[in-house]
Amino acid sequence: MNKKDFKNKVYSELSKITKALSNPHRLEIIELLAQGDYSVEQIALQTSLSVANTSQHLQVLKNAQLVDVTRIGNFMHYRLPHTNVFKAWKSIRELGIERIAAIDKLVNDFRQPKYKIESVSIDEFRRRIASGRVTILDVRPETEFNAGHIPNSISIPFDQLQDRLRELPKRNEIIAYCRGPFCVFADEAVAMLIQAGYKAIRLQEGFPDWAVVGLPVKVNHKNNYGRN
Amino acid sequence: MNKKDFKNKVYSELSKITKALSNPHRLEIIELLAQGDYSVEQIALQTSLSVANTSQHLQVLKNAQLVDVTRIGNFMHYRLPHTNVFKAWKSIRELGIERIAAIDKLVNDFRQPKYKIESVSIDEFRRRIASGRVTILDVRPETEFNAGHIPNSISIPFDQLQDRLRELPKRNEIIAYCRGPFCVFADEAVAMLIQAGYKAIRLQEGFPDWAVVGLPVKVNHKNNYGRN
DNA sequence: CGTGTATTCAATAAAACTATTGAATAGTTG
DNA sequence: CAACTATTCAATAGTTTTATTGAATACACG
Repeated sequence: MNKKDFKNKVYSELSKITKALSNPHRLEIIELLAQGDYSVEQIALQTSLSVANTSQHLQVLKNAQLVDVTRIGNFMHYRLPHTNVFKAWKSIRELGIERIAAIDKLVNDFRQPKYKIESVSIDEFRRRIASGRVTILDVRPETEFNAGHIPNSISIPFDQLQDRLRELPKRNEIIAYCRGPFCVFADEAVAMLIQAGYKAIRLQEGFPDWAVVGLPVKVNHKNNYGRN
Repeated sequence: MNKKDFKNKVYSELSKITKALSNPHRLEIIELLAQGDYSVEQIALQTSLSVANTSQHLQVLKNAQLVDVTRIGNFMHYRLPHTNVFKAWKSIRELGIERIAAIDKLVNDFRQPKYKIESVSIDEFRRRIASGRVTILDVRPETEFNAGHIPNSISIPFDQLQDRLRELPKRNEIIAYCRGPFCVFADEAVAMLIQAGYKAIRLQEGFPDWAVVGLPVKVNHKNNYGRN
């Protein structure tokens, strides 16, 4: 094998990864799987794809070694294999946020326009936690909270928040987080809290970004085999 | 705009980046541009593509905001805009090296089989530099060396190495580096040096990996407008 | 052991991507 | 300003990707 063939083969192998990442639905699936493991049907539900189409996208990701799969009961559970897959996705996401003006515009336009939603970085977030006087609010679905969450956070899924506002202390600043920077639950939660007279702000990124830098994670063990 | 449209649009924008990365030639171009700026013709030469085809690939990268371009004389010079583009490429590259067995196999099979080429990480490399007694050898083309190199390294492009072996001290350990982990110049240089009785080893990664983590970089200012 | 169910497969048509070819363009240089 | 030249554009044919549909499969569970 000569040098040119070698290079071509190496880049061709690497492009299998980028080809697998080159579809918007598959990116969304990866961001979803960063929260934990999901069955095909659940992924289809979350991404508004047909089950057959979801399955095909998952095959593409599996062939590129970007997801692992195990059977649990009747369900195939897909998950991200390493932190490295999330790290690659994160670096692409950050590149997009920094570089593509359209993304910034989309996010800003879509965020609750009435309330200026403020956000903090993970570093600033940690400083505020250390200083006390903050309540950490996880607004993701309960199963995702159970699969892993920031220690001492309170789980109130967004669709229950309106009814459970009293559980939150009014004196503290409330910092809400969800799946990632494009997850709008946190924005909506902050808007709702501000309207109800709370002091609230969102974490810019999401739970996986917290976990990937090695910060502590709390897991609730629940046997949810076959359901999640 | 509802939540679903928002998500679709965000992931669709992000997939413009991954689509632009989803071609082996474009990955090779990015790795090349990490060394400095190049004209279209030079990129075509390095990648063994036709000029027209190279230009089209560059348009794709430009539309995805992954490269910047300026005219210098008759030549269009392409370059990577930020460290972020290289960082994203690096994380994909590392994901591939870790995850795709075929890549590891390709690299191992292609490396000079007669001599076991050993490599050091950047951290270990720095420790050895600090301890003295090492000679740092840059085997890339001279223009790339001039565009940026590791301080105190000696530039001997690989194709001149055989004739210039005497310039290297035999007492020191020689650590060779080139463009990146898939650049075989460093391997060949190490093999040549070992055969000539030197103690030699390669840096696992390349110059851009050194630069991207903020380590010092030396630049030789040379007016090579129109030539590089 | 057969039934039920989640998932995958296969076929297909539409859309997107790719390399090639040759012409067009834009900007420099004399 | 005219000639030159590096680059880009346009057209095209071949290939790959994608979503849809409906059937097949594989496995668990009664």
